[in-house]
Amino acid sequence: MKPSIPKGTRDFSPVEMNRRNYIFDTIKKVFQKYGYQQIETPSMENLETLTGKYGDEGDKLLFKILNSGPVVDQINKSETDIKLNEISEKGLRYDLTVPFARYVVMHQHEITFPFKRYQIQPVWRADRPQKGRYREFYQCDVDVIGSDSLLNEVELIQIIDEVFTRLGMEVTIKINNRKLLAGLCEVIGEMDKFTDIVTAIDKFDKVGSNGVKQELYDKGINKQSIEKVLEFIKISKFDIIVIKGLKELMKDSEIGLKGVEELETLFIDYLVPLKLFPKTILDGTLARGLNYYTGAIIEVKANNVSMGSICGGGRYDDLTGIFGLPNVSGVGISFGADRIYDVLNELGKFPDFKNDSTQLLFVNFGKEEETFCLNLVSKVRAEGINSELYPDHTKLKKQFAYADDKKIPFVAVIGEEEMKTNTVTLKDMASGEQFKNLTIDEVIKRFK
RNA sequence: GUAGAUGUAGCUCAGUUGGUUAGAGCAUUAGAUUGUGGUUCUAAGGGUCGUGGGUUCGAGCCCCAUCAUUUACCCCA
Repeated sequence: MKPSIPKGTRDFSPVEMNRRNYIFDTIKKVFQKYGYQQIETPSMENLETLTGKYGDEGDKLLFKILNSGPVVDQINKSETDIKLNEISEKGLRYDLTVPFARYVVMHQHEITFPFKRYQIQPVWRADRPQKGRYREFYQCDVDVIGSDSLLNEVELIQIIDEVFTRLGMEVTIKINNRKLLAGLCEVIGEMDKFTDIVTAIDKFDKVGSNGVKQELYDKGINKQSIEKVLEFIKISKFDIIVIKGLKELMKDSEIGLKGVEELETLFIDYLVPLKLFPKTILDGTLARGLNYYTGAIIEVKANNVSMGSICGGGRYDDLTGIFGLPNVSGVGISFGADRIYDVLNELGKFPDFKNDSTQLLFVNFGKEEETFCLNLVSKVRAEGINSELYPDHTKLKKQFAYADDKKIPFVAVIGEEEMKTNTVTLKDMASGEQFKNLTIDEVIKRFK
């Protein structure tokens, strides 16, 4: 048979793993610097934990896991209606936030709040793969749960800024607030069409104001309301001075005013003094699909590349409430490691990784030399030098080619002559230089 | 779920209005060099042209179906 892997999944070869680890390590270091602690949760969750948290589209994209047992065995023969929960009661996690909320509720008695955690694990979505979209991909989540303070939002933005600075990427950070969007819907008296309106507004960057107009019209929004929505879009993009205008627009909506107030505090009190303002912009058209966001929403896009968002998140006031722990607010963001990889790759921004695998290869001449070398390899390894002995006694040409291919910088040649004198001939692969009559200790010294 | 594009060697791709035995580069293996890689030279292996059907004297090329991959929409990291 021809081997293959499922659609939207990938193998990662050594070169790719070097690069991926560079991204993970960078992100991890920053997370730890701000005091976040790592957790992991299982790949699969109970289906009831996952369903209903991501909107209708999200539910469709859940990977479900078939039960094992007699019911499933019978499916082939049976023609009766089978209920989903009889054949599947587990699913692969769709993101890391919902499992985290579940974790917090289950472990509430051992957690000290506010709890700052990070989590780097794969998630799965039964989506159609395309550019920057995979069915299995890694998210790097940081969340603070159990604190309402806007300082948490600020900290997340600082983390975003630091991560992408370290990775050498130019990005645009956009902020909005769900309360503002809720306020808008309240003001125009279309609260029940919240999702429709918000998804229409979200498309502004793509389709422009005429496109938004059309979509709102198609959804049955009246003309007057549409004008108000467009006015909102106009004043809520790009500039901080519009706060006044937003207040005026939201004056009849308590939740809307709360949203404006939060954004005002965030920008005026924190982001501007921290010089994070022009980097971070207010964008009233930012919506984000996930259902559970209630306050700030954040999205990061890479500049100069066509790629969806590479980082996103927001505040969720009642995600733990679903699992029985109300009144615990959390805020968090998620870095999309695979998309960051694609962007860095496209821009050629990966640094050269110096080879930290094998430093020294012992050539294998034959039975006697093998045994002789085995001791030397152990000795070298005991000194913390990564080294290996070529496993077969093939032609030297092949062994040197192996070293070359694997970018091993030094080769130790120990044949009859060297065994007699108990010395090593060391070849520097980069220069081609050879050093004869070295003792093994002298060889070790060269690596220190 | 909707729409388009593409399937030829391990990889990237040529292949003329349909015409004999389907090519190149890279990669692989072997040799030039029996204790020496990266450069160079020589040679070799590797293909039911995605699959099935049709048109034709003749199909990698045209038609239909099907599968796979991929891009866009929707939604998202």
